Amino acid sequence: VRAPISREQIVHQALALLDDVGFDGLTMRKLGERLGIQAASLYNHVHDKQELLALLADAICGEFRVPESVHGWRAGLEALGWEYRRVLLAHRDAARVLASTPPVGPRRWALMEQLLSVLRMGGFSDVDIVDASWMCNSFVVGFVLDETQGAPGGEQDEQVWAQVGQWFRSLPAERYPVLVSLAGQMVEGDVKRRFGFGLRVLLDGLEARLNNR
Amino acid sequence: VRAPISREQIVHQALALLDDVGFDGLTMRKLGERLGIQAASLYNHVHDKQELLALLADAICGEFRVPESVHGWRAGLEALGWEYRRVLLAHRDAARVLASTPPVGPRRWALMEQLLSVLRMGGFSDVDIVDASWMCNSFVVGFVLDETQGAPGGEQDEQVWAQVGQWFRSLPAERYPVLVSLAGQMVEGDVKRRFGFGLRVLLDGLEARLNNR
DNA sequence: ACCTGAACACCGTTCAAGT
DNA sequence: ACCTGAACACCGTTCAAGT
Repeated sequence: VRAPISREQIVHQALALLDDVGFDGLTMRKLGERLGIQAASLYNHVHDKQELLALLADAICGEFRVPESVHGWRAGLEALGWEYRRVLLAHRDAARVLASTPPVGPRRWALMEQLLSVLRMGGFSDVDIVDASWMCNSFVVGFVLDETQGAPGGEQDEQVWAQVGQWFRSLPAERYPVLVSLAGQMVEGDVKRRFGFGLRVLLDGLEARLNNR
Repeated sequence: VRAPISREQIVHQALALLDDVGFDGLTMRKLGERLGIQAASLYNHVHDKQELLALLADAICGEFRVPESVHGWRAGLEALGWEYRRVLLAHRDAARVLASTPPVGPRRWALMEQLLSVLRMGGFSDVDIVDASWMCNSFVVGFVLDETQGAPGGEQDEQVWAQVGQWFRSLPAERYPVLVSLAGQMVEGDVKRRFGFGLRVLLDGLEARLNNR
């Protein structure tokens, strides 16, 4: 008779399993094995696989370290964006976990609170704060999702993207003139620069909104 | 001996099946049944489920109707953003299909070409065109993904989101002051306004980039 | 209260066999 | 060339039974 398993152990091992095998490999049966338990026993601690994923998402958000001593909303939001991305890259397929779960859990709420309070610091209206926070979230999660799924250097087989590059270059130039001419740039994979570009555009756009009121 | 099934029939029925049962319900076996065929027979026409999903993504992109007679890059990009969203909402879980497949297929390339050429019209540098197109894509797909997964009015059980709203309101105000104060706004679900907000911020940000060069 | 064993209703994919 | 039948190696989840 072993000591009963705790919820924290489950989440901890689930995170380790995620890092090992990725989102599609994360299985109740494998998780049970990892804990020295039958898969069925997991249902004594967790209602669903969905609930497990939500707990996982919360745990991932727990690694968020709030950047301190910020000067103004813009620097604060910028730091927050980079830190958000760092967290989503810290665990394999973390963006997929976040994207597939509703926003529940104390540590995830803390992240939302951070984002909302930085925006309030900027003096946005309540509606704008909500809309802007939604946009920031969609942008970061969506970007990292793309980055880790369908982009060069991502999880997808290196080969896959290499072939996409081949395709781009060999496409009929009369049908896809711009795409063909930019094929090289499209395939090149400096994701960090790309994220920086997007973040800057986002910040500039929010600033414009602030000035045009 | 029936007439052999064509690739187009497969994709067409797969799209219908997707609309009926959603991404998680889309199954090789159910698709076979729908075509009056064994699931195993599908592998005579398609290498993988992955390939099927890529074909599906291309078919979805085929419904994209290029907005014509645009005045300038800004109006063009705005129209394109709305049309992109319309296409992603036209079929159940379309955003998930796009997010889970690499960018292959003639109709999907045509969409990319559209986006790139509108940006070129604005006079952006080659690197900026690529970065901006990536951002636009991440934004629209990411937003619709959120919209259809974890947002009020989405696919997720109405109940789930209602409970999230309850949670937001009943959270300890000393730990999540801004979140609690904005709970009402967060739950309210005018996604169209939200998308419009994001699109405008995006456009303003790109315009700022154009002016600061 | 927590775990096991066994079962149910599914998956994607392969492969020999048919026509 | 295209389809079937049967199989393999998996899934999430339920439930009676044990302790």
